[in-house]
Amino acid sequence: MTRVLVVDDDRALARALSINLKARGYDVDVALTGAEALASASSRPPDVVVLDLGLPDLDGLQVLQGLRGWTNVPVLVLSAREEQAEKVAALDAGADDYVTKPFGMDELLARLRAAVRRTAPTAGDLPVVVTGAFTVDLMARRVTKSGGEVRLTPTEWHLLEVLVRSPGRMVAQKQLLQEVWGPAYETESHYLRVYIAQLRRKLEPDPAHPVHLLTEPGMGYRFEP
Amino acid sequence: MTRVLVVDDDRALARALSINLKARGYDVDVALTGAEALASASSRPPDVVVLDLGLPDLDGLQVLQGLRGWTNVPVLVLSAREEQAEKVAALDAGADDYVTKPFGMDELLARLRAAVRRTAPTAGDLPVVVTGAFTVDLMARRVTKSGGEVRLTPTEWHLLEVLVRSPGRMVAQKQLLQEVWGPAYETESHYLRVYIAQLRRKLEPDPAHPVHLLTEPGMGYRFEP
DNA sequence: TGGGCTGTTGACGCCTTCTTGACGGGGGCG
DNA sequence: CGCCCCCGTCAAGAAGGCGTCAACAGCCCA
Repeated sequence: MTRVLVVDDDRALARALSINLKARGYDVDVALTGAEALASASSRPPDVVVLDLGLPDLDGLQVLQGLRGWTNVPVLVLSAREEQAEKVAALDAGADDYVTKPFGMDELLARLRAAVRRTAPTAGDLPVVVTGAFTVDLMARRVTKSGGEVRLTPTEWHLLEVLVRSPGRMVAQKQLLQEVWGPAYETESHYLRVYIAQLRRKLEPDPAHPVHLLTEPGMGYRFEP
Repeated sequence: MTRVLVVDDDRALARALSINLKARGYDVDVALTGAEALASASSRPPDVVVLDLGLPDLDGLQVLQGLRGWTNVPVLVLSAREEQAEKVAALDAGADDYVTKPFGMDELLARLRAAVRRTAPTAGDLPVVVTGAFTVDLMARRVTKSGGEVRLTPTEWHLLEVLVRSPGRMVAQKQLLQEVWGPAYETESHYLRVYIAQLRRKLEPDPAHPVHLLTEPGMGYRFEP
């Protein structure tokens, strides 16, 4: 779930934002002061920050600088001031967007989505999975076994990818067939047997007694790291 | 140098933007229509796009979608319309920012800097890549092999550039075709075979047994430093 | 107008991969 | 004990990808 840190000393506005965000499935932290914001951000790192520039203790720009010292989390600045110089200062201090109050909630949410979306690709899952016998690099699409590179065909790779993406969990035959061969092949469990065997031959230390690509008889297969 | 693509049918505004940007050291391309914009973006990929939504031929949103089909370049949308629904639509279609006209030049430039700054970490690559057989200087657009310079055609260079920007990673055929030839050529894998062969002939020590430009059968190609 | 360079397209042989079928083993169940 | 279902293995034909060569069109420049 995406976590938003709302920093605003106006309790009513903070509350309104919080309710709206939670209703849309965001996880929301609220900070009423700059110091609180910095503490919250370091203890529970947010995915995006909504920062009101008018705070009682610290200047909003100082909060921004405090954040930018150690994180690139997107920051959406709120302010009642419309002067260009203000906006330029905030943006050049590292803000990702600048919205003047009063603002429309829909627009704010859209700008928030845009800010989150931009960082989405970097926030991907673990790119490389390691087992006792081989390693799978999902980003580079590469499999190595005891140093050497292992050549996989597209179908073999696709199947391995689906299994590796759910480590330790059983994946049903139907699901594997759907994801690799398409919905029309739901019942072709023979394909699975052939390709699981090929993967074991290429990856398992002893293909006859697999330890990483396990069969769950009658149900599916499981990848064990 | 940062390249900006300005898309606006208002010649006066386009000109004003262009002058301001050039004065600040940007490299500026101007497109007066949506079709022109898409063509320019694919032949000379910009680092950021300033897109006016009111265009004579295509809807601005269509241009945005056309870009988003194959690139994540930041897009800053200009519009005379203030309605929230407009803004939400543009932002959710992939725009990175939305500025309503009339706007202050300083603010626009600050938002542009913010947009470029965000992508800096991802675009920040090594300017020159060295392999056992040849070196690629991405900034200077030069390739040298055992001291001598190698002449590459624009398409050859573009293809090599995409591969070299992801060293060690497999790049899918679809992605290569989209980035080099455009979104409409997703399936023309024959182009890849022809041009990869030409690159190998010009760069590999033994073109019949490539060691740097490798085929991942059925999936894509990989550059190995 | 002509020549060279570049991009596009077609034909063909080679090779890998996919698909499909046949066969044997093991375990649960009647 | 025998039957049947499910799994694993092997093999062979079909399909399609890959690399290569070559021809053609468009373009720029002389």
